[in-house]
Amino acid sequence: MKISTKTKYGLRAAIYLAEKGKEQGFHSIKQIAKSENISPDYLEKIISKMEKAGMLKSQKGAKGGYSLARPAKRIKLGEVVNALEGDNYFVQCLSGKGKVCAQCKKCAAQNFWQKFQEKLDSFLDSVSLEDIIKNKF
Amino acid sequence: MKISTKTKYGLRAAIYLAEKGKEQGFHSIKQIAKSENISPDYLEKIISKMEKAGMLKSQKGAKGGYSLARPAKRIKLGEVVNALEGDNYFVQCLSGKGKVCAQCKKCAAQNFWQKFQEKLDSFLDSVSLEDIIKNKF
DNA sequence: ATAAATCCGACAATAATTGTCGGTTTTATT
DNA sequence: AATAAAACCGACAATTATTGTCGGATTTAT
Repeated sequence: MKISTKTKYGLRAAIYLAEKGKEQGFHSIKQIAKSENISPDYLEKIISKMEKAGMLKSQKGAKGGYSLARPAKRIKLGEVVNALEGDNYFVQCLSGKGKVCAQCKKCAAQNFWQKFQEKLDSFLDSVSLEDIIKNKF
Repeated sequence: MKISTKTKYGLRAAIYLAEKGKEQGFHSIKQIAKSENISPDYLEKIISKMEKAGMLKSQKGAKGGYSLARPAKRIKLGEVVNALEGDNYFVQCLSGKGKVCAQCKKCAAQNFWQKFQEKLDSFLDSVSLEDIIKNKF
């Protein structure tokens, strides 16, 4: 139960883009990776996921790169985490994809983990990228 | 960022013991493992951790086993999770043991992850084993 | 004495994460 | 038109963490 480095990297990249926000234009993987001291090849995969999830937009070719798809205020942390950790990232037993635990019916724990997940989600959805770069949340 | 099966197993074992609470006496790994359909050898390691953390007590020898060290009402979920996932399980960058990220000083994300951790902790500490078996929390 | 249990550490198997690489496509610039 | 810089993509390798197994030592009720 840890924050994966993937998610940490992803958030740092998003913060980078949010901070550069005013300077219109795109920022390349290379730039971000250098600034954040992350392997460019790995970062590319991470950023690609975020782009597919719709929170970043990209520009191919020379002078291309990435930028936020929306103002930082309208990108919630929940979106970042969901994009990188996957939906229902926490309570696997509930996700349709995984195997449902054989004990599920009589599992008193299940209800609890679900509530736990809801708490997390509601917190993550209450914080925006803007909140983070302005350090108020 | 998942609940490890270790923690799930640990919670289920704790719930088992909480439910058996009235029937005084000790419950063996074998019993718990069979009831919860967990490998006894693995469960032993998990339960041993919880015992060392002080939430379970043990009785060696024949007719021995484990029981809650306190009434279920006074065992909070935070205790279970901390015992099994380790302190500061979530925000690694803060734990003294791990390597501190080279970017830590200028890392706007850090403050956020810390707040996140605090949210989790306060929720986990607000729920007791009793709440869980009575399904009210 | 015996059997049932905790206790303990080493190790093996598996799975997940993290990271690398080579190539393809797109596009601004020269 | 050529070039260089960048996103895009999938396969794979390396590393780490989790999960699970085992054999023995110790304790204790019967």
